[in-house]
Amino acid sequence: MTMQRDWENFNISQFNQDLIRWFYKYKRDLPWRQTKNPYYIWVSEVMLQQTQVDTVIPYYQRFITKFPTPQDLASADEEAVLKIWEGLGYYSRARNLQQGVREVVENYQGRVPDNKNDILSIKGIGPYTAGAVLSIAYDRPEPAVDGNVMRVLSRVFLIDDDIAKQKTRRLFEEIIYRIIPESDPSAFNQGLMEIGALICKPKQAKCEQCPLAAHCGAYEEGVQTEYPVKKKKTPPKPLHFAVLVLKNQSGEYLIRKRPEKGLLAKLWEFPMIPLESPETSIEESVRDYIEKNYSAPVKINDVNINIQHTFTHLKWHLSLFAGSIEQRISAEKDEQWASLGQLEKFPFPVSHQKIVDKIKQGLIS
DNA sequence: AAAGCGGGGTC
DNA sequence: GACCCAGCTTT
Repeated sequence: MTMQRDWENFNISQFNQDLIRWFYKYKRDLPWRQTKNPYYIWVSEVMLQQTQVDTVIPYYQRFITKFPTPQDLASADEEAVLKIWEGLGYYSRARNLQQGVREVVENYQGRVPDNKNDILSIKGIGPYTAGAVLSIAYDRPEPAVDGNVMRVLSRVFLIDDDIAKQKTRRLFEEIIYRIIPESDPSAFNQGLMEIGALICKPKQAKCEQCPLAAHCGAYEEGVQTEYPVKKKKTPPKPLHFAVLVLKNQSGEYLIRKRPEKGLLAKLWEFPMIPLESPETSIEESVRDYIEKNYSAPVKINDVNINIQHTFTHLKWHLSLFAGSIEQRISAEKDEQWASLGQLEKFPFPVSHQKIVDKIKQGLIS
């Protein structure tokens, strides 16, 4: 079943007043709340996808300082954009944001569209981000349904559909279209999200402080902890690699650029050698790999450093090997020799940033 | 409709 | 550990 409440005993105008007054009284002072510039709102919303506010703040500041206008971002090198994004995760967001901004510069004279059709057609802008930009930057009464909003409204309306499904997001959008006020849709949407972040939390909802308690079906029945309903995800699949920290006689390290699609696309890494399983002879695999790829004498030693890194769907187990090469072999395409100082110019995923740190600490070689 | 896609915070 | 986070794109 979907909604277990009817509209007859739901007071829309009172709900909106309670929500919006609370928002103006208790909202956090966040950098992207000091502007209505649609481009800045857009940047902040993309960074905030699946990412918490405190994590985003310094990235946002650096980003708009480096790319203050859509034109600045459109004309930037992709690698410079990825470097700013380094460590934030979901790197396709950065590549799609730049592509989207290029569309805006090309097709809309650098002005972010203020209508749903056009803005939804832009790369990287989906239903949530479209609604957020339209409501916050342009005061349009459009829903912006994120995880916070689904949690809050699933409790208010006792909705037990699986929020992991696309269809459920559309159900919440339908509800919001019936409630959202013409007068201040920005405060309405942000208020729902702010309550989700500060009050209506996943584990410990602070219902006694909630301005919506008087409107909330879950609070009335004391079943807050049972909402929202969400299907469990499958655990991450383990993958094992040997990682080669290969240094030449000039003291440079071999790094390579990852493929342009898939996991950590276009980021840089130390060469990774896939292992069939943790039981396979790692040293042998490393030797085979080096013989095949470098055709030059290489000394290898196991430095007994292991790094684990968990993604949403994968768990990497990395075993580090240090190598020194007698003569300078030429770097292949998408490979590069870089000194320790130069490594800082390249965007690395966090798992390989950890390796750079180990090198700096003198723990490898 | 389901899977792929990061990294960090919280309990 | 498990769960969550101002989700979107691809398959």
